Amino acid sequence: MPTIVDVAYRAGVAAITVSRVVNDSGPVSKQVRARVEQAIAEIGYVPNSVARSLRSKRTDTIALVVTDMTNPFFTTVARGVEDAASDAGLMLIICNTDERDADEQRYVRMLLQRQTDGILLVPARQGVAAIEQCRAHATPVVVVDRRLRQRAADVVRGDSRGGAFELGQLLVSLGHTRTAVLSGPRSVSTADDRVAGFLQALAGARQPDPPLVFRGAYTTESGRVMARQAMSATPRPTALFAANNFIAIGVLQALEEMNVRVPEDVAVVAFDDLPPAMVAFPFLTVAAQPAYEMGRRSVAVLLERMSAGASEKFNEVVLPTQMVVRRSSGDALQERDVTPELAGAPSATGRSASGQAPRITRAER
Amino acid sequence: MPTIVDVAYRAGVAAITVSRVVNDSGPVSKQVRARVEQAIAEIGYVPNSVARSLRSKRTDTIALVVTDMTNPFFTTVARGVEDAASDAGLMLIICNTDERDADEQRYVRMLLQRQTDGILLVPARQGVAAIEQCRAHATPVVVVDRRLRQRAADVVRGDSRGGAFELGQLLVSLGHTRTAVLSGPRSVSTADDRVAGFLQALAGARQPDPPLVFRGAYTTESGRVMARQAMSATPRPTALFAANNFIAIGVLQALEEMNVRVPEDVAVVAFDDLPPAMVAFPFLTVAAQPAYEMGRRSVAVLLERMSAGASEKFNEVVLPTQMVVRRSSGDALQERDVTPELAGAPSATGRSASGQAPRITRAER
DNA sequence: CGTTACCGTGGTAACGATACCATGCTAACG
DNA sequence: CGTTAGCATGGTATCGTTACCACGGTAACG
Repeated sequence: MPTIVDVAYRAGVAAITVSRVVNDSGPVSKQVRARVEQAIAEIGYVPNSVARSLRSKRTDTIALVVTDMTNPFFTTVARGVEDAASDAGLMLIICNTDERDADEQRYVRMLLQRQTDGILLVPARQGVAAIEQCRAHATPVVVVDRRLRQRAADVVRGDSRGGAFELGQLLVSLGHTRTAVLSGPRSVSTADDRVAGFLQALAGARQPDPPLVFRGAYTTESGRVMARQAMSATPRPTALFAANNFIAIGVLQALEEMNVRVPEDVAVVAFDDLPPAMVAFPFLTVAAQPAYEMGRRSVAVLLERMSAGASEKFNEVVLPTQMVVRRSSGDALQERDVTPELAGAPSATGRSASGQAPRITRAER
Repeated sequence: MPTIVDVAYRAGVAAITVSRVVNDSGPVSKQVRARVEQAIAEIGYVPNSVARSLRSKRTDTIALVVTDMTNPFFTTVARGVEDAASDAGLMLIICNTDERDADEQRYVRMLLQRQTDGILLVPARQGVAAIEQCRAHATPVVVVDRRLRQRAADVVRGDSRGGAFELGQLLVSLGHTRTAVLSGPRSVSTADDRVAGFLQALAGARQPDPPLVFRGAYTTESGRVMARQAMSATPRPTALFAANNFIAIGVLQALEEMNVRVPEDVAVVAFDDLPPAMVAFPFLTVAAQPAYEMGRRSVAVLLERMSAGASEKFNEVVLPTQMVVRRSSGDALQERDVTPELAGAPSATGRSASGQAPRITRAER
C-alpha cells in the first residue's frame, strides 16, 4: 500500500506538502498541487486515517449505543443519526446492548479505546457507569431517548410524560374509567414517565377504579403476559395503554388469542408509531415520537458538545410527541355513566385521524 | 490520558511488558502481571487502539454498507451482523447508500481509508466499482443479498428465484391465470431474479394471458404506482406479486384506495416477511428470507476470507426462502376453468399457515 | 556437566501521518 | 532601497503501540 512518502517522492516534494494537498490545509502552489495530484492518481494513494487519527487525535467517528436496533423506533433514530453524521463527515458505529448494563459498559469501553469522538447512548438502566467512563476519558456523550436521574450529560428525548398524558386524556374523554397501563422496566425513565403521565391524566378525572399498573419489559412477550394479567383483573379494564410499540403488538396478539375484540371489547392506545412505509393499514392510536428528528438532533447536540468542551452546563432537548388517533381507541363508551362533555370529543383531542372506512374485508390480521 | 509508558514506569517494567499483560500476548510472570494490573487500575489506563491499529495493521472493525437500514429486512440482517461481529470482537460501522452508486463508492473509499478489516456490501447497482476499490486495497468484501454478474467476490444471498418460483406455483395452484409482478430496479439482481422465478413458475402452467411485469423501485411509493398500473390493465390481473416488503405495503395501500378487496378481488403475495415482533396480525403470504441468518453467515464468510486471503476461489452461499401462506393469497378461484388438481392444494404448497379465523372485528387496517 | 530449550523481560525501530517551527522568496510599504 | 509581511515549502519530532530481535536465567536432557 503506497504511503504519503511514496507520493512525495514521486512528486518531488516533502510529505507535508502532500498532506496539505490531500487535506487542503495550508497553501500550495498550483503547479505543485497538480504534480502531487498526478502522483496520487498514478500510484493509487489512499490516505491512512488510522495514522492521521493517531497524530491528530480525531477519528471522525461517532457511535450509537442502542438497546435494540431491530426496534423500528431505534432504527429510525439510527437513520437520523447516520444521515446527520454523514453530513458532518463522520462515520457511525452501532452497538446493541439488549438493555444489558454489562454490555453497555463493555461497548463503551471498546469505543473509548477506539478514541471515538463522541457517543450517543440510550442507557440500558441508569447509565451512570457508562457516562462516568466517558467523562474520565473526556469523551462527549449525549443521552438519547431516556432521562437521567442526575444531570450528568446532555439529553435528547421525547416527551414521554406529555404523550402519555394526552393518551390518558383521550381515554378519559372517551369515558373510560377502568384502565390499565402496561409499561417497561422499572429503571428505565421512559417506562416511568409514561406511567406517570398516564396516571396524571386519569387522576384529573374522578375515577371509581384506579388504573392498574403493570411493569414488564419492552417486548412483545412481556406485552402478551401483561395483557393477560390486565384482562383477568376484576373489574376488567375497558382500555389498555401499551407503553411502547413492541408491548402494543404483544397486547394485540394476546387479545386476539383471548377472543377479545379491539376496540369493541377493549380500547388500546400505545406509545411509538410504526413508520408509514412499514404498515399497510395503521390501526393503533398512538403517541408518535419524532424518531428521525431525535436522531438528527442528538448528533447536533453532540457536535456542539464536541466543540464546546465539557465545561458548560448540560442541555436537555425534549421533543414533543404527536397523538395520532386511529381505530384502536374506539368510540366514546355508551353504556356507562359518562358525563357528556367528557364523552364527546375524540376528534378535538386527536390532531390526526384515519377517517376512512375499511375496504379490505379481512385485511391485515 | 495516560499511556502504556506511564503504566510501565509506574509498574517498573518496560512498555512491551505492559502490552503483553494487556493483550495476553507473550509470557509474563505472575508477580509482574499483578504489578502491571495494579498500575493500570491506579492510573486508569485505557489502551489506545488507534495506535495499536497503526502498528498491527488491524482495526478489528468491519462495515456493513446497506441500501437502507430502515427496511426491516436489512435491519434484521444488520442485527445478525452485529451479533456475529460482537462475538468475534469486532465493531460494526453502518452506512446507508439509498441505492445510490455514488454514495456507495464514497462510503467504500472512506472505509478503506479507515483500514476497515472487511466490508459487507449490499451493492446498489452492480457494485463493480466498489469491489474493484476494495480489491485494489486488498480489503476483503462479501456481497450480501444480491448477485454479481461476474464472480468478483464472495456472495451470501437468499434464493430470490426459488422463492419467487414457489409463490408463482402457489398462485398457479390457486387457479390464477392473469397475474402481475411488481418488482424493483432493473440493475438489481434480486429484482431480476424474482421476476425470472415468478415467470418460470407461470410458464409451467399454460396461461392464456402472460404475466404483466412492472419494474420500479423498492419503495412503497413505487408499489402504489405499479399497483395502479397493474389494476388498470385489461384483462385485469387476479393476483399480484410484490417483489419486496415495501412494494407490498404500497400495493396494499393503493388497493385500499381503489376499493379493491384483498384477497376477494385480487390475491397478493410478496417477497420478504416482517419480523413477528413488528406486526400484530400477519396477513401477507410471503416468501420469507432468513435475514438474521444471512447477517450471521455473511460475517462468517467474511472472517474466512479475512484469514484465507484473496487467493482462493469465491464462495456463494444461497440461503433458502420459506413460503408462509397467509390470508392475502386467498382461496382457490372458483369461477374459472381451473383444473381440479391445480385448484385444491394451497396447504400442500405452503409449509406454514396461520389457520385461525379472525377475531378482531376491524383489526389492523 | 555442557548443551539445548524455553521462559521472562527489555531495547529499539518502525507504523503513516501531522504539529510545530524554520526558511527562502516575492511583494508591498514608507 | 531597506524592512516587513506573508506565501510556499521543508525538516524533524512525535502520536501510542507493537514487531522484531536480543539476552540472561533456569530447567531438562543426554
